Amino acid sequence: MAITDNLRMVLKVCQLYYIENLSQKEISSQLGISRPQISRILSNARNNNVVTVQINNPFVEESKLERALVERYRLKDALVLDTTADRPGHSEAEFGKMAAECIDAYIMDHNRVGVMSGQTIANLARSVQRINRRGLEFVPLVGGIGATGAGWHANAIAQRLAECSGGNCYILNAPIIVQSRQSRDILIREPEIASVLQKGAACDAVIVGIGEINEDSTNVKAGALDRDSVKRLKEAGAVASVCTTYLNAQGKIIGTEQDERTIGITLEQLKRSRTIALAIGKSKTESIKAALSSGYIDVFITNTETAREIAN
Amino acid sequence: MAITDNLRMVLKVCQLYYIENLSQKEISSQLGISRPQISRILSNARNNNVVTVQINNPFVEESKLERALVERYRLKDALVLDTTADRPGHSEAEFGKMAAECIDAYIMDHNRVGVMSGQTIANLARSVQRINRRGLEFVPLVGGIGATGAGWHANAIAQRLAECSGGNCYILNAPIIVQSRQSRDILIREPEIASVLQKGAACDAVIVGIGEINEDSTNVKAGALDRDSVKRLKEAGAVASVCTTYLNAQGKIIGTEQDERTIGITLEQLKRSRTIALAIGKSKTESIKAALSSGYIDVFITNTETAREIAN
DNA sequence: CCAAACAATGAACAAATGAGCGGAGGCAGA
DNA sequence: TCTGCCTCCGCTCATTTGTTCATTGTTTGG
Repeated sequence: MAITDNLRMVLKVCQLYYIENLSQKEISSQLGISRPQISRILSNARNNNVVTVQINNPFVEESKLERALVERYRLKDALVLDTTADRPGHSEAEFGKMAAECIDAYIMDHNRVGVMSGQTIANLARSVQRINRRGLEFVPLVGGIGATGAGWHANAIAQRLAECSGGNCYILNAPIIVQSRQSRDILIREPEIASVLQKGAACDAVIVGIGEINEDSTNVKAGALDRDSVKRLKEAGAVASVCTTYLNAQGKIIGTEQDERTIGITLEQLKRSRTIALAIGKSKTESIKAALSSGYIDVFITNTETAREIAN
Repeated sequence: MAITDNLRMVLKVCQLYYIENLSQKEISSQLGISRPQISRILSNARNNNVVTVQINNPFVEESKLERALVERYRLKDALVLDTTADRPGHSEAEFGKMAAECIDAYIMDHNRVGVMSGQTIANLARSVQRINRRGLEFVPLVGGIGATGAGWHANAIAQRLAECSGGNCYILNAPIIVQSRQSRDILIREPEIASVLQKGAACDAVIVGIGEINEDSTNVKAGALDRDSVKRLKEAGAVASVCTTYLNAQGKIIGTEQDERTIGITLEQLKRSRTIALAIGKSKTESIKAALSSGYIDVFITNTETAREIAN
């Protein structure tokens, strides 16, 4: 019988190591067992669950959901926030607030960060107090949507975030969709626009929302998308939009007629960047599933309610 | 606020480190935090009891008693065996058996091991199957006691242990107590005796019992000590004997008239050796307390019952 | 009874971890 | 607004820990 299996000895070593915080060398000389043996004993103890590490986690459910999401959709990381606890009904605002407090964990110093437009991200931007990173550079990934909705324009978000981090930002002076391919081609050759688009395609991290394809969606309400277009997209199988790209239920990219009239970064262009997506809402369930399945999302931030819907 | 204090982050790092067994480097690159920060986060988590290590210990009581004994009597180590579980009533034999299985944990390869006589140690020796150490050398620490009691003579024990370990042993061909100082002086000059005594005084480890000073003790029964001597020892305040030395209730060594007629190693001579004492029994409670208080005992092996008596 | 496979162990090495140092910002008070 | 202090972070080095390999002992099958 190897010494490694002597339970009394194993327990004694564990006690000394984990509770009394002696080093393996100290235990070794105290008990007169060679140092590698101590290492083996401890290793065995862990494997046989003689010692178990308990993580005192007040966010049990969130953590479970996060793990489930990472597993299910092969994400790099997920963050699930409990928005129901404090104020039921205000989940969008609350989510923005909580996300704002966590977002800097996903951004490094001197990163170039692309930002998408959208209410979810605007909520975040609105609540951000301070981003503890240096030398950040924010780049809008798409042009403006219609004449209204300025509050959730990518430019505005980039500006706000730059302000809160002490970094700087770029402005994309262009609409997201124009009338013709020709218009787009002209615009994207404008140096001022081209340079921003180029930077947008070369970000370290990007923050995007996930859009639903629905007559009631904010895109439609803001006039960026008309009901006919929605109908056509639906017929083509689109269930989600990320940046300027539409996805079907399997998460595959769907080419559309609009693509040629769109000014902004495509999902495929985000491959090199750490793509952080935020989305909540029961109506977005299918859209989120599709977007996460696409493989383009690295980090997904949502709330418990939504996470429960999509985790299974 | 330092990242180190962001609970969500701390929890995520703990999860990855302790549960999913990623290295700090891996976590660092996955979460985009520098490696030393991960180290700090984990360190904080331990300090703040965000993670706790649980030792799944089926010997809860024994371990507690061991710690209590080590603490109370400043021992290097203690081993408490539960002899009551299997066969009530046979605790001496059972204790010998269990101690026999553990004794090699306290002996190193190539050690010279001194052994005392006594029933407790003889019980151990009787039950030993195999000592997994190489190159051991056993030395009896005292001479023989009377003409009977050969079974628990130190020589016999040394022989038995040598046999079970594949090592060798010495024999001390002398009685433990002789009639006069002159006899002793002659005997201990005998080269054959002197050399063994010399080896006994230079052991790596010694295994000793703890004797009680009592008319009913085995020493008296065996005729090694007459009732008058016991009476005189008691009057002198002796409550325990270890090797050839008597101790008072405070654990202080008491010089006696017998000392000059005794052939064997004294307690003081054991200072350089790792002294392992074994003792059980309600009648020995006070003797054990005194012996442990003496400061000469490094490791004490006993049973739960006795440990409970002396731990407080 | 011997040989060969197997198991256990310690030495040496490689990887992982923790600690101290110095620089870069942020904040408070002048 | 400026200055000085103070905190936080990454770099580097020392320590600790895990692993591989060779040696030794042990057991099983011929």
